[in-house]
Amino acid sequence: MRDTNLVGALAVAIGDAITRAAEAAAPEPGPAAAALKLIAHLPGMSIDALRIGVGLSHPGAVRLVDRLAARGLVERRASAEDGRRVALHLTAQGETAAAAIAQGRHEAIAQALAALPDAEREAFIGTTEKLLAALVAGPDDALRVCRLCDENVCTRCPVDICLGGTGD
Amino acid sequence: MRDTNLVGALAVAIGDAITRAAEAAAPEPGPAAAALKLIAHLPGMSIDALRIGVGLSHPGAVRLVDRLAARGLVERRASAEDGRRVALHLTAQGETAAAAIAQGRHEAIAQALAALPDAEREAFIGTTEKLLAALVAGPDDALRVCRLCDENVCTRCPVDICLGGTGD
DNA sequence: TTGAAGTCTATGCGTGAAGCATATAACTGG
DNA sequence: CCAGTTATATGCTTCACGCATAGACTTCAA
Repeated sequence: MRDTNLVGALAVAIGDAITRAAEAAAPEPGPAAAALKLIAHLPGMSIDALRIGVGLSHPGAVRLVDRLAARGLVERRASAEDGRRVALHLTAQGETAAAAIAQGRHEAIAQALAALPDAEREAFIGTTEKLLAALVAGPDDALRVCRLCDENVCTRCPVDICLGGTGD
Repeated sequence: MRDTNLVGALAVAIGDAITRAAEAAAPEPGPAAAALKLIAHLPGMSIDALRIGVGLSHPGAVRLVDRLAARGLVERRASAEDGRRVALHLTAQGETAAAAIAQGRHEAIAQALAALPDAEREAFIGTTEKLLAALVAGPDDALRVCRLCDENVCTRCPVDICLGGTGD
């Protein structure tokens, strides 16, 4: 019981720090930061996939994209394969915003980990990797978990590997 | 960079699991679950302290207490020391709800940790404790981080110790 | 004791994001 | 070519939130 309490508290603490940093760099509070990072990660994704990743209803996702598009951060393009689908892409300005969000997130976490000596840090990361792989049960989980990841540095990504990908 | 990515993803994954479990047992989505657990943890606390813990504006906290009181989960009592202050307490029904939230949270985290062999788990918890202590800078942080903790099992709490308490 | 400044709580008001129900368009299989 | 299904969009309502402000109480100084 005490163990779960501690892990929960740490997850809350780091999660809050990430949320604070991400929202500070995002155009609005709430799921906007996650949406920008998801589209950066998966250019051309559909509104339905976005909906799953950010945890909104479908209309909610549509309106979120409306707002981001109105700010010039996101573009709706026609999908090549499916005429119903919308292909979401970031504008140059959107890329900048997504990069700022990733940077803020990285700094928040790095600061949290700074207290750790190298050996302990290495062990901690190893366990983290293991836990992460065990927590992801399907593609929907992967979209959610990766919603704030930095796609450029996500090599050997346990989530991706868990889903049968290469991890790159 | 990859390290921070992994830790961030795990924090998001566990944080989501906690949020899902807590909101499922709470009367409404959002900060209600945290409010119930905070009041369970610190009976007699003020609305202002609650405001800090759940991250709302002051009016937002007043309205949240209004709703919880209307559902018969929370009581406003007069404070003995300060006539301005409101002393927040849970009703019996509120205690039940808070216990259900704690239970859901515990199960979610326990499930995440189940994948770990004993030795690795022990090392992971040790590091967790260290990180947690380093992340808490003041009483406000403590209120926020502990907002979903289970007060009954929070022995040798690194947050409390960090603030000069006994940890019990 | 009295008055001023500070703190805690409450409320009027407007804003805006969220979801439900539904409409439209496009794909799929018979 | 026509159901049935999937993807996206919109009208509508609801409701939580924050800002500005008001009221209640405490504290401290003169």
